[in-house]
Amino acid sequence: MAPPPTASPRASALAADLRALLGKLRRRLREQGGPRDLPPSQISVLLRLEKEGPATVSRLARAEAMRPQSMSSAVAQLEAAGLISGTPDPDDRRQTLLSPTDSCRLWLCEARAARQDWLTRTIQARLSEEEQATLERALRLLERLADGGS
Amino acid sequence: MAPPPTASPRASALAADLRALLGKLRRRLREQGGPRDLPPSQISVLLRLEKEGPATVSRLARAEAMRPQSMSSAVAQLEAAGLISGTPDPDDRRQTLLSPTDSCRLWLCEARAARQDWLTRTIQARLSEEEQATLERALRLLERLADGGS
DNA sequence: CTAATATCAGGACAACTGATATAT
DNA sequence: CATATATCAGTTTTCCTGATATTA
Repeated sequence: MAPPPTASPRASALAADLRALLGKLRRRLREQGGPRDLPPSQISVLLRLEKEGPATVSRLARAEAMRPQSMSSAVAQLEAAGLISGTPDPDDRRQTLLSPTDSCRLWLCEARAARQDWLTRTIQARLSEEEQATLERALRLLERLADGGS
Repeated sequence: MAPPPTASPRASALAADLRALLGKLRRRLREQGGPRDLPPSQISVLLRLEKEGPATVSRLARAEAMRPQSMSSAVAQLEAAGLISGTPDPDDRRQTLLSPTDSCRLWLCEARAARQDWLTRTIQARLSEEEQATLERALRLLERLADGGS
């Protein structure tokens, strides 16, 4: 074990700040989202499907570190909204492969063009190029914590 | 206005990653917390009171970007657990000043000594000194987004 | 009278646990 | 039979809105 036996003050402070930030950012995202917007969890699903291609409910749940039951309801709502569609996997009939519909691609395109996304808009408006690079590096680190942090 | 008229792909990507990360980290924090642990929001309150001294419910709510009603219930639970105590402000009898109790300081001390805090432990174990510095810079940036991002 | 503080009551949402049907 | 996928049902947690009492 390389790390020192006592908790470093810096790690404690970072953890505390990160904890507070998590709540704050989440609340901002909710309050900024207009009535026509989708909840963050559903937006995540759409972006993932667009980026990584078709996937099953279980696969999506694992990727987001969430129970399949929870993901299932998010998926059901997206399906009801006509943004994704599922086709049975011919090789394994337990599974249903989910893909974004044309309507979904249009929705994403419009959202980006109109810069409806508060978070995107704010990052662009309030962070310099260099600061955005710092944020990008930090996100990689945080993903490492969230993914592998057993 | 300096920013370009079209949304930069980088800002979009950052926003998407950050969104996904937010959910993942939050779920990790909850699942890693043992049954005897406090919910993240309540830990935030304790750490803030310890760091910044006594405060009122309204002040705490503003600091965490949360409604006073919501903060009130978190505070009530902490008070019931004997971790904080409130004394009426003699100058303004609408207000109740909240302070951490001895029991709270002991609890925090024990939690740190035992490194019970998953987040602190993981940051320390999986990020180098340099990476922690990067994270620290990024947290300042994110706070700017969450606080002023009207 | 207006503004700020605190609290009570009820509701919405996301994620959880447990149980079940189906397919491998 | 054991495992994996998906879903149904009920519960918990967290935060919200609206209304109210009190004090400045």
